[in-house]
Parts: sequence; structure tokens; C-alpha cells
Amino acid sequence: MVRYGKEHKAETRRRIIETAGRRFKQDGIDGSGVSTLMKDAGLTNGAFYAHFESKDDLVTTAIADQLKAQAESVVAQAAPGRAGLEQIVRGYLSPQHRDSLGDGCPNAALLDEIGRCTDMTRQAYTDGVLVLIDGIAARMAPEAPNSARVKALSLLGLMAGTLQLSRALTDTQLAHELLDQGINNALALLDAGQHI
Amino acid sequence: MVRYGKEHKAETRRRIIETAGRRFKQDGIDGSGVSTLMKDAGLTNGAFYAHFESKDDLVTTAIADQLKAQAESVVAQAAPGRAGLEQIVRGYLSPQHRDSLGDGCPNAALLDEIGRCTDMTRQAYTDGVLVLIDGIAARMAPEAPNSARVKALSLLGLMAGTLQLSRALTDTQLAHELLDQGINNALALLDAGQHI
DNA sequence: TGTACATCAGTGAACGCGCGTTCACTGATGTAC
DNA sequence: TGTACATCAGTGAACGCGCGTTCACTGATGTAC
Repeated sequence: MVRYGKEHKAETRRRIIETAGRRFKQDGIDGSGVSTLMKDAGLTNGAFYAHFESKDDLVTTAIADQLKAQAESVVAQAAPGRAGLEQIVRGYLSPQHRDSLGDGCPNAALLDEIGRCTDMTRQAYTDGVLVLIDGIAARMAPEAPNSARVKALSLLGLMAGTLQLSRALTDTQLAHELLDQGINNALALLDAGQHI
Repeated sequence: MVRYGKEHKAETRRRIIETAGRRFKQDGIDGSGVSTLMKDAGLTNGAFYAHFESKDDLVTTAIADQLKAQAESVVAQAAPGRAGLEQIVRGYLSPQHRDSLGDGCPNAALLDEIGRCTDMTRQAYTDGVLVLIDGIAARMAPEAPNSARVKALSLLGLMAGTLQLSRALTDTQLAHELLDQGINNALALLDAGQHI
């Protein structure tokens, strides 16, 4: 029962991108095969190349999509100003986020693998992450968001690394304490003002 | 020309562990095949299982070894007290470290992949990272290193995430600014004292 | 309205290749007498 | 000292399997007359 039309195909493509984003975050990029990715979307492997040029093409597209979704759902939805920032930080460094790999932050799930990706993928990542952190920078310094760009980026690095570390530890008590300490560190960074 | 004896075999094993550590950091765990790992050590694939039970066994051993080496070379070699900490931070968040994946920090290179590893590997990672951060904690609070453990761990998370992010960005100017901002953040964390 | 044809999203088998792992074998080294 | 045998680190071919990718085909949908 294959439906027909440009619209339907675009829908299918969207579904593949979304399920692939989840799968990549859960099993890693190298850990996710094309057959599995297509099965996730309810399709067989053969249809893949009607939608994407290569696996790398999907990787690039899925990463860009993940960052866009994160910018729209997490960052854009938060309250304005410092209250929103604190909300973002506390949500990010929470046990719930720690335990939901597939639905979580693509940076925390994939950052070191992205560093080993093709230039095309890294370029798409760079573009996507800039959009994401601009939403953060706008809350840090509403009058001059550009000046806060690097600081916002460093906040993302801090949070992603802390979450990764918390996920890698087998000592759950320590992992929990690390998240709390990470919140303190992130809030201290926010309150340091522009003079840092 | 195969040499004989327990001593020689232990040497060979050591060589495999060291070259594998490098390779894992460069190409990722999933990205490094057993044949390649053995070729790196100057051997053929067949000899692998005389040294390790499985690939996972080597992964576990290599990660533990990498953390031990880092504790001994980077942390233990630094000057005592706050001066040594600053030295560690500046070395870690330097362009040189950023550009030397194979010789660099295993946390920055592999942290998200380690989070997806078997419990055995994550346990070995946890043990190894605790030794590493104890060296940092001892410099943070010589009189009560245990109290500084979590803070030291959070410093590692901050630095590893920042380095990963700096590696993933295609904008080298921005990547450089991020490293500098990361140094500021790390030093601010050090100077925050025990009251954080 | 009905029929013939074009379009095209998706199927599923197959391609060559590298994966992790096994195993029969080689040949240098060490031991016994 | 010389010879026969045991030990064992390492070789290299092979195993079944899943990888990314290709392609002939199916069958539902849309279009033309």
C-alpha cells in the first residue's frame, strides 16, 4: 500500500530523518546501519537511496534537523532572560535528560563522533549549533547578543561534557552529584556577567 | 622471527594496548577494526585472541590504560597546588591538544561512545577517571581532597566538552575563541573556592 | 465513464567488502637425556 | 655437545554476518483520450 505524490514522499523523508536522529543518538552514528534506520521508519533498506544520496547525506541532514528541533523546542520555548537560562540549565543537567538518550541533546550524544565526521557534516553541525546558541546568547545579553556568542557556546560545551561524563559513570550517586555541581558551574558562568 | 617467552608476550600485549588507545581516539571505537588494530602493532589479526578475550576486552583494557597514562603524565607531572591546576587547564584547552587527537585526552575523544559501552567498560572507565581526578582534587583542596572530588570531576566535564565542541566546529576562529573562553570558565571554577 | 499508459514510492534480493572470531599450521625457542 | 621433543607466539585463510549501495521489479496513483 504505497501512497503517491510529492507530499507523501516528503512526509516519508521527514519520518526517516526524525527516526534516524533518535537512533543515532542512542546507538551512535557508526553503530546505526542503513537497514535498521529504514526499519525504524517502517520501510525496507532499498528505499533509502530514493531519499538520500548516501548515509553521510542522512547523517548531515539528521544532525542539522536535531539542532534545529532543539533550538525550537528547548531554547525558543524557554522564558525570556535569565529565568529562561536557568530553566534551560536545570532541564539540561537533570536526571531525566541524562536518562533519555534518544530524546535528548544531540551534542551530548554525538559530539566526539561529529568531530570525526566529514567536512560537510561538520559544516552543517556548525551552522546548526550557531542557531542554537544564538537563542541562548540573546537571553544572556539582549542588547548585544553577538558579544555573548562565545560565552553561550562555552555554556553548551560545559553542559554537554558534564552530561556525557554523568552518563559514562557507573556510580549513580557520583553521577548525580556531578549534575548538581554542573548546575552550579553553569549558573556561576551566567552570573559572571560580560566582564569574563 | 617470533621471539619466545612470557616477557616478550607481555611486551607485545602492551604494544597492542598502546597503539589501540591511539587508534580508538583517532577513529572511534566502532571505527577501529581488529585487523587494523593488530596491523598498527605490527601483527596479523589472528594473534589477537591470544592476547584478549574479545574486542570489548581490549576496549576496556585500552581505556583503563589511557586514563592511567593521563593521570601519570599530565596530572602527576604538573606543579603542585593552584599553579599546577592552571598549567593543566591551559594545556588541556590549547590548540595543540585540540589538534592532536591520537595523543590527546581519552575523555574528550571517546566520552559519548564510552557512555554506550558495556557495563564492564564503563566500570573500568569509572575506576580510571576517579584516579585521574583525585590528582586534580588533591591540588584543589590538599587538606581535604575528598571534598573536591565532584568539583574536579565537573572540571573534567567542562574541559572535555569544550574541547570536543572546539574540534567539531569548522569555524577555526570561533573554535579558538571557545578554547580561550573555556580557560576563563575553568579558572573561574578553580577560584570559586569550596563554597560552590 | 472506461480504458491504456506513464509515473514513481517502495520492495527485496544481490553486490563486494570489512567486521569479529576461529583454527590448522609454522617455525623459533627452550628442555630432557 | 648433540639430538629429539615440547612449547607457544604469531600467521593467514576461512567462518558467518552485517555493512553501504545497486537494481530489476511491483503495484498503486495519476493522466490522456
